[in-house]
Amino acid sequence: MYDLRWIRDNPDAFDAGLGRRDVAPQAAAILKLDAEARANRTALQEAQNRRNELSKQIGAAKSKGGDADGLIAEVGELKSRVQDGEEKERGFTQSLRELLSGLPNQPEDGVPVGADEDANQELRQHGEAPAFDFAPKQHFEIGEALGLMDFDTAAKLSGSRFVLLRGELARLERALAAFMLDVHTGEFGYTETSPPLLVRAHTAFGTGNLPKFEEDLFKTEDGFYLIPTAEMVLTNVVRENVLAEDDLPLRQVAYTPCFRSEAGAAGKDTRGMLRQHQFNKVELVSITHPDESMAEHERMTECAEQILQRLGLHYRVMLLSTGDMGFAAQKTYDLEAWLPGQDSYREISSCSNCGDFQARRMEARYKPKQGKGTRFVHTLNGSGLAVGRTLIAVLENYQLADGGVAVPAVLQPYLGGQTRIG
RNA sequence: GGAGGGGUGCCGGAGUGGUCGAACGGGCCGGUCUCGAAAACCGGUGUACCCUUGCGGGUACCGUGGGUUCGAAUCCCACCCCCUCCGCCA
Repeated sequence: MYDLRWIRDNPDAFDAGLGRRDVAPQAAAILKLDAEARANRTALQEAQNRRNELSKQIGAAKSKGGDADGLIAEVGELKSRVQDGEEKERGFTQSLRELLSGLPNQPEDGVPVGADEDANQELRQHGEAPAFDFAPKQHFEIGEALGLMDFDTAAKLSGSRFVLLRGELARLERALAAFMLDVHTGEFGYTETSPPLLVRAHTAFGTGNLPKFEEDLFKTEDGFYLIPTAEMVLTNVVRENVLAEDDLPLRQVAYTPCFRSEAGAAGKDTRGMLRQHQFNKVELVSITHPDESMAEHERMTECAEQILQRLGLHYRVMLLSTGDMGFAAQKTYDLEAWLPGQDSYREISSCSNCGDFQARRMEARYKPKQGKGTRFVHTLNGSGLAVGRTLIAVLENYQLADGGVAVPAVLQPYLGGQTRIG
């Protein structure tokens, strides 16, 4: 959501930012509507002002037992003008809201311009791809051979794009989540949260998933949406709040299932558990002072990287191009883990700074210690990490020649000291 | 599912047709006092928008949207949400 006044003062910058995201210029249409709305508002307020004055006079005259018929007649004429102006005002407000709420956030300076992921920039790599003296398998080959990853049974229950994990793999997933939560809460200052997974429409609007991306969400018959990520709930925690400046930054982490309809993803990543309707994720969300969000973005990304590093996984950090960024983001880093079975890097975390974009939609503000009024907070979210995909990465990177899988050292305490699976 | 209660400012909570942007209390900010702090006391403390070069003026907002009225936090209608009790239930 945008600040109209900012668009008024910077129409060219506004359109240029949208242009970098391949959105047609909007400033002229918005400002035309805005000018009409303000003209109407001014006229309406004058009429209201006159009405209020006359009403006071009527009250005064009547309390003295005098005659107010003349005044009542005059105010009667104003009435239709006021009602007409109010109706137009509602129309303008709604039109502007619809127009503005459908536009993506402005990309930060330095974000590469491009149509899709091919324009993403690799910033750095960490670690090295493991060497194998055999042909590394893909995660589903490993899991199915162990009898611990069952797509057929999941399909019997729920159809395609679901998986059922058993035994040591189910436990490995739980171990990964517990490890991630322990690091983020114990070392990085995030507060563990166990949130609702079903939310109402206004919550989905706040993060920018509605109104434009409804088809990506699952919706219940009573009008609830299933969260596609804990970002949606953790961010909306501050919806319509006015926080004290000392409350910032507010750092939360949650381990939750995520539900995605994967509309439009037909034929993409159909094998294995890379792209599912339901997956588990540890999500980080920070609510910050506007001046701190860029530094927090680096910090959050580092927190996510720490998990990969301690798991001994090789990865690279990508700066997403304008065409690959989410609707609400102004800058996004993706962490891509190396998957030897796939012989490619795959996204395992995505860390975004949304600036005040979501805060405006949610009306989430803080009260500065100095000065008057309130300011919008900044919001950031990042996976720390996608647990299902981390499981994939562990399987493919730690696979053994005999079909088993070694357990990374940091996870062994979570598995009763076990050093291998299978 | 049945019955009832309620949504007011940063928070709690009054307010049933005009002088209510809204009592009172808490919090917060400033001051007095103090070596310093606490306590006490004094003062201050809404948001958004419009017009204006400025000084300043004005409008809206008491869950949301309509309506009645010269005038609505207050009356009417619809909707949303929350809570309590009973029932059901992990």
